[in-house]
Amino acid sequence: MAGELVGARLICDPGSALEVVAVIVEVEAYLGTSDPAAHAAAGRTARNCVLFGPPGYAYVYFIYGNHYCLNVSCMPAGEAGSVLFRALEPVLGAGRMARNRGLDVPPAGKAARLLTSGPGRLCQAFAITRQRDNGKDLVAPGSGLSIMDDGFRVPAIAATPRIGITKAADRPLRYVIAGNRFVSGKR
DNA sequence: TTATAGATTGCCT
DNA sequence: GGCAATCTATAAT
Repeated sequence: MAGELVGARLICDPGSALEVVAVIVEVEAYLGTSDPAAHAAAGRTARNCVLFGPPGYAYVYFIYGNHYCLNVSCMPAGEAGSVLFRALEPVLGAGRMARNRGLDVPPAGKAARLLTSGPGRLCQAFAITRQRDNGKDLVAPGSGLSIMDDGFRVPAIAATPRIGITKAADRPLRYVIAGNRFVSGKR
């Protein structure tokens, strides 16, 4: 299920000087055409066609005129289930993430979460854009952007209602590492 | 063709 | 706590 991605790592440009690594600490599941909150609910369009393809591919979309969000398709071709990445915890390359977000140095202490806490922020930290990353294979190494599950089992994953949506907002499809300070939202 | 809502963030008071 | 920024898809003229 979607919660298995929590605790895995998101890696950009491995092996290069630009390498950036972060642990996935918060995701949300979108169930496809049967989920009124999902982009796929209205059927296949030019924007969301990646969702209907094979699993493991990046679906990047632009929202509110300002922000990108990163999903990964997770259902067989023809079905549109996906997982939205909502927050990461930096492991390597925090300085580069900060620069991608227009900062000279990574924020420290309490403000550290500003780097990757939130779907728009994490995309900016990884310099993810629709043009560059939409449709990328996140499972195959060498694509420049990939998910690596190192097998680490997170001790406590909590399921909560999804955030920022107006339809079907009561379903507990958001998975977070309990107590992790990079999880988005208050506190 | 024009209008409006949206899986957000950051800067304003 | 409120609102502007301004891309994409869909609904309404």
